[in-house]
Amino acid sequence: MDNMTGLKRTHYCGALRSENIAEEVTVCGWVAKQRDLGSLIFIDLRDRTGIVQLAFDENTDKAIFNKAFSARNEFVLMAKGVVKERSSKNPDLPTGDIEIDVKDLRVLSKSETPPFDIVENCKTGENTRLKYRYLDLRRPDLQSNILFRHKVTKITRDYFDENGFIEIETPMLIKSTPEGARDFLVPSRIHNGSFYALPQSPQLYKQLSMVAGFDRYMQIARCFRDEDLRADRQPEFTQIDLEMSFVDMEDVLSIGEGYMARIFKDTLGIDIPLPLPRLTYKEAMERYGSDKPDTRFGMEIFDLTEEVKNCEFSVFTSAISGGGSVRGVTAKNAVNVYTRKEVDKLTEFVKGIGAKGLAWIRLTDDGIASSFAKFMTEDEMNAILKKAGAEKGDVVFIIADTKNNSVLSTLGAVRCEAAKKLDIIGDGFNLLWIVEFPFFDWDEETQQFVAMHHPFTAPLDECLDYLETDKGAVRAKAYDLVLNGIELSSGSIRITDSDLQGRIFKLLGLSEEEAHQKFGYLLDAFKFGPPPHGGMGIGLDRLIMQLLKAESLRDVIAFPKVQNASEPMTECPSPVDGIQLTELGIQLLDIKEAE
RNA sequence: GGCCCGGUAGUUCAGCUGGUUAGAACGCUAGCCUGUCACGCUAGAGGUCGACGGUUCGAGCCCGUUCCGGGUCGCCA
Repeated sequence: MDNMTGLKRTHYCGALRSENIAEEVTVCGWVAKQRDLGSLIFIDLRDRTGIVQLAFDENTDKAIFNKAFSARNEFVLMAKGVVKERSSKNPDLPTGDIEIDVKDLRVLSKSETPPFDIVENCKTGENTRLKYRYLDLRRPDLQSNILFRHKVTKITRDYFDENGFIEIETPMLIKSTPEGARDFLVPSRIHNGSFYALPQSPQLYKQLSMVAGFDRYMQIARCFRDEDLRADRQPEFTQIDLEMSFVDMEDVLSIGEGYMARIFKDTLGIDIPLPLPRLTYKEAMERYGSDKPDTRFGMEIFDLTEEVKNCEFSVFTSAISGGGSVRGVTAKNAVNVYTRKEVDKLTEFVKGIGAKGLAWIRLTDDGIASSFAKFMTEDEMNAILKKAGAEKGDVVFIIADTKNNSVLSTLGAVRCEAAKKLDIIGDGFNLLWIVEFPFFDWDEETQQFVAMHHPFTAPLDECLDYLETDKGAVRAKAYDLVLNGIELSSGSIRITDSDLQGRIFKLLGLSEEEAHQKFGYLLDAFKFGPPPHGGMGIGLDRLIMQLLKAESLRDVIAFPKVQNASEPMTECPSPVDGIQLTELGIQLLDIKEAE
C-alpha cells in the first residue's frame, strides 16, 4: 500500500473537462471499474462529483501499469497525470472527452469485493444495502440525494436568517409529557427511577424562547417518536422548526409559503405561485375526504343523502337515519379498469379500512350495472347519476355509514386508490394550506375530547363563546401545509392568556394539578409577559423526499432505521451490560415470567 | 397487535405436477487480448434452497411453527 507523500489533490474527478487538456492534475477516488485490454488498462475513478477515466499503457511505464493491473473495484487510488483528449469519446459521461495519462499512481487502500455493485439503480434488497450503508451511500444516486439534502438545509438557514430568524438549539434530554405519540425514554443514572424523554418536537422550548424575547426562532431539529414505521415515517426525523412573536396566522403562513417558494425555485427551478390556495378543514374533508388532500386530480366527493333518503335500500336509509350520510365519487372512463373483479377488490380494500361495504354503479356500453339497482326507482337512479355527473364509461363508488367522518375518509381513500389505479395523478407539485382545524377531536377509545393539534393551540376568536357548550364546533388557529397529499407541515398560533389556557386544560379533562405537574414551567413562564406568538414545523425528510420524488424516506436519510425500528449496520437497539443497568437503577425483568 | 407480499450462489432472479448431480445473468478468480467505457474471448470457483419440525419411498416445491425483510391497518397530540 502507498501513501500520499508528495501528492496533493488538484481536482475532483467529475470536474475535469477538455479545457484541462495538457494540465498536470492529481485526483483521488475509488475504482468504479477496471477494464484490462492486455497492454492497455482503463480505470474509472469515482468520487462524489463523478467519474474520470485513467489510462495506462504497458509500454509507457511497466511499474505503474502493474499497479493498475492489480487494482480492483473500490480500491482507493491517487493518480497524478496529464489530461489528454480521448481518441474515442464517451458522450454519456461529463468527463467523456478526456482522460488522465497517469504518471504516478498510489494505492491508498484496498477493498474486498463489495457485497453489491456500487452503481446507480442498485437492485439489491434494502437490508443488505443498509447493513453496508457506507457502501450504499457511495452509490451515485444516494450521493446526489444527500448532497441535495445539504443544499436544502443551506437554503433553509439562509432564508430564515434573511427573515430575521435565529437558530437556537434546544435540549435532547427533556421532560416526558406522554401526550400524543409515545416518548423514547432515557433512564437517569443520577436520579435512579427517573427518566428523560427525547423530544417529539421542540414545541415548548421554542415557545419559551419567545417568552425570552428572541422574537424569531428556527432550528433544524431532530425529533423522536416511538411509533411504528412507514415508508414516510421514521422514529427519528428532522423538522424545520420555527416560531415567531407578535404575529397572527397570516404572518406565519406568509413566511411558510415564502420558504416553500424559495426551496422549489432554488433546488428545482420551479416557480410556486403565491399565495398558496387554502381550504378549510371542513371543505377538505367534504370534497376530498382527507385533511391532507391530493389536489393533483379531481374526483371530488358528492353528497347523495338527499337523493336516496326515501329509497328502498336499507343500507342507505339506515345510515341516514342513524345520523350519517351517503356519498360517492365518480371515476371517469374507468369501466374497463374497474371490472367486476376489480370492483370486488376495491370492496375488500374499503372493508380493510373499516367500511362495511362499497356500493357501485358501472355505466357500461350495455347499460347500467349496479350493486343496488334493484332497490332503486328509475327516478332515484337518475338523480344519483345526475349528482354524480356520471356518463357512459364511468364508475360510481358509494359509501354509506352512520358516521359522516367514516363516509368521508373512506371515500378519500377510495379516491386516492382509484386515481392511482387509473393513473390520472399528474406529476406536478400541488401545495395548499388546510386551515380552521377543529380544536377538539373525539377519542373513541377513552370516550373523551382530546386536542387535535396540541393543548397550547389558540381557538379561533369567534369560537371562544362556545368553548364549553359546543366543543365539536370549536375551530383552532391551526394550519397544515399539504404537498401532493402528504402533510408537510403543521403549526398554530399559541395561547398566551393563562385564563384561556386554564379553560382549555379543564375542557381536556386536565385538572389544575395535572396541568401544573406536566406543563408548570410553561404556565409559570406565561406569568412573565409572554408575547403573542405562533409557528410551525416543517418535515424536512418528507420535503426532500417529495422534491426528489423518492419512494422512501430511507433514500433521503443517510443512516435510517428499517421497518422494525432497528439499524442493520450497527444492530441497534441492542442489549446492554448488567453493570450499565445497575447504575441506572434498572432491574432486569424476565418478561416471560411477568406474563 | 392484525392483514398482504417476499426469503434459492456475493447480487438479481428462474426452478414445471413432489422425482437423477438445483440453473441463468451479473459479479468474483485465472489466462488471452493496444482504445475500452455494460470491453471481448476462454476456463474455473462459488449453494445449510432463511431456520426448525412434520407429511412422503423421495421436499427448494406440500403442511405447521418460527426468524428476517418490505408494504399496510391500528398507532403517529
